[in-house]
Amino acid sequence: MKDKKFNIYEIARKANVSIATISRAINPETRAKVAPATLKKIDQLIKKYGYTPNLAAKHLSGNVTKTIGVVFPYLPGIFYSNYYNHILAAVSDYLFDTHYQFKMLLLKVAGDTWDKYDFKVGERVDGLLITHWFKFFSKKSILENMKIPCVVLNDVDRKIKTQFVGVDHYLGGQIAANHIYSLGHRRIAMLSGPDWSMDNQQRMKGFIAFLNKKGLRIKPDLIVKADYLEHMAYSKVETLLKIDPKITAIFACNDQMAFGAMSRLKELGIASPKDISVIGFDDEMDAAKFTPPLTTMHVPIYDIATRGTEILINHLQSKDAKKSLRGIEILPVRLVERKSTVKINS
Amino acid sequence: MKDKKFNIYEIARKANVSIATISRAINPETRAKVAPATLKKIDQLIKKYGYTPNLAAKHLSGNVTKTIGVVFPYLPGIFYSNYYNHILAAVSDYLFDTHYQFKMLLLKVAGDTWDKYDFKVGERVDGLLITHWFKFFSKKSILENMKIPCVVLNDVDRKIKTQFVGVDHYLGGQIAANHIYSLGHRRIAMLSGPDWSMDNQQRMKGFIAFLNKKGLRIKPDLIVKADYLEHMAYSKVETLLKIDPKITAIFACNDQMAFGAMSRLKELGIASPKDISVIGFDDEMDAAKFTPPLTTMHVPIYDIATRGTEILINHLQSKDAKKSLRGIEILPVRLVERKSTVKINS
DNA sequence: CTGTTAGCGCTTTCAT
DNA sequence: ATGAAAGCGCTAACAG
Repeated sequence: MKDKKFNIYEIARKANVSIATISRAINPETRAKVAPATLKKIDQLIKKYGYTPNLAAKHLSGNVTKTIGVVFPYLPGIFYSNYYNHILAAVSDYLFDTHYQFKMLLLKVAGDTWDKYDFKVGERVDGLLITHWFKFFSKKSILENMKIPCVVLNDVDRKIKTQFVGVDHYLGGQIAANHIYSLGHRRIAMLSGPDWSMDNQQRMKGFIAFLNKKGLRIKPDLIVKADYLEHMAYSKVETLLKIDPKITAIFACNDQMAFGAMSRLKELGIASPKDISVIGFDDEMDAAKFTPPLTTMHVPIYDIATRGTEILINHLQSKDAKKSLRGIEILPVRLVERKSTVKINS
Repeated sequence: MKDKKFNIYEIARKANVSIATISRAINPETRAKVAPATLKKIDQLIKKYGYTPNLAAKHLSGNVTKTIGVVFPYLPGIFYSNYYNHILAAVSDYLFDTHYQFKMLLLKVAGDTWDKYDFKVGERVDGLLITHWFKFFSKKSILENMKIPCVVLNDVDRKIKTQFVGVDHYLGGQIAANHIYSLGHRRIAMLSGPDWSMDNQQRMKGFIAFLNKKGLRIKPDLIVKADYLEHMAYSKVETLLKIDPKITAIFACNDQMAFGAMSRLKELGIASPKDISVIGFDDEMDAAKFTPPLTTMHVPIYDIATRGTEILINHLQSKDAKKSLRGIEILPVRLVERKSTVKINS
């Protein structure tokens, strides 16, 4: 194996053309400017010698990386969560046919905020797909002043000038409430996620607002926090039951908590949905497999990520590639009725 | 926001030193060569102006990327699999405290092999963590002739000169067989994975070899292929039962197939483990949650990936960083006895 | 359609 | 301990 390295000069020499011509030939955008015959000759040489352009040089020279960053909070177990898997799957599926690559950017969030973060080594990407932005930015203005185009996934904040692709969690909360209310439930408990979670807040508010409109108020005691965690929900169920043994429905702000609650209910000999209906939020992959299959609000996270990627890539390929993006795109949330909710007293 | 860009020249000018000194100051390896006073001055400036070195330039100049690639086959749903999630988690956990980053390299495997693959854009990474190598390489020699250090995870092939970190699947197969045999089972069926899978082959061989040694042969009919797929196993169970309605145990070469088989068994009114014991392989996260909790062979994939990353990074930080790696490291497989296997007639 | 040339920002001898 | 200068491989005007 000769380890001679082939750079653009070598190929140019062998092809008897200048490096500029090689450069044109290897870049889709400029390829048309090269004569077909020349092109053919060059392509053969490239293939023959297995030449691949040096990315670092491309980046340095062209000031683009053809890479987008996907920003995740660095949380233990993040790779095991459905949410992130859907996003990764969507991004990589979308990018597969493009010339772009992606890079996962894991940010620690232990009190840190973006402004203090330097990506450890100064990552270079052309654009960013951001999840959980509220965890990273101390001030909203930071998001608005990013030097590269950003698309924020899932959460939407109309007050911030950037590009959002997400779902109306508030509306989702209302739909869930409507479902539960229509089934005749009046004694309802809620399992809420962590305070820092924007979507949790919205889901809660929507749910409560709907019931309020119906003249129904949930006792504050009956809203307990379980931080989106299955095991926490599991252990909070009894607390709930002690406060009001007669609740007939539980709204869990995510599926994980619904799973935890239902497991505990089962152990306590309380039949679900017969005695207590449970509705979740997210529609995770396990929701349908659960016993009983979980009624939940479907959040099309794969679609959200796909659309977000599409917006970002289209923008990066436009003339304004360096400018920031702005807009809001809302995808629908919908109720997926399965077996964990039933009419009261049925 | 002044968008003036700070490069090494700007900082050098402000600090009244040469760019060489800045360069030394910002690199851990050469930092000691700079006078403390100078260092202090430089650090302040860097902080003040928020300077971060341009990675592309570093890479181009230094011929390193401080990035390792994690090679995965591009299969639909890959991000939803436990296997890959464990690997990603391990790599990112390990790298978090280093100055390295990682990049997922998804290779299409539709008949393609590595030699035809150019990483689409000529990825530049300093080293590779490879999973499923057998899918990528038409000839073993390719693996041996990679120009950058590689570590192959999970599968081990003693004939190939490269670095492996994995598990002895053959041994695992034997242990599984021993367990089933010891429980008194003699009429055993097998659910096998796809032929291209090295670990599947090894697991099968080990299992069969053990039984053979005990003088027990499995009827070839009773070995059916379900390609590591849950739904395929689900649908093959009846075939199995038709061939021999009296089987008392099933060895599934991975947990997914075990899940599928048990689901179908349940539907058919066949109690597991009472009527038929089932043992899986992998010990996926769902294995413990299944009803009944699945007895299976635990493959420490997280540990494998962690160790593989460690080997690679250590090597990249050594003087031989450019040379290829060579060696074999075997981590233990062990039986995790849960509820899906019981003594025959118990 | 093709060639010349000037960077891109940093690392690395080689001097001093 | 620090500086000067030569690249690293490619892109992008600008000429022709």
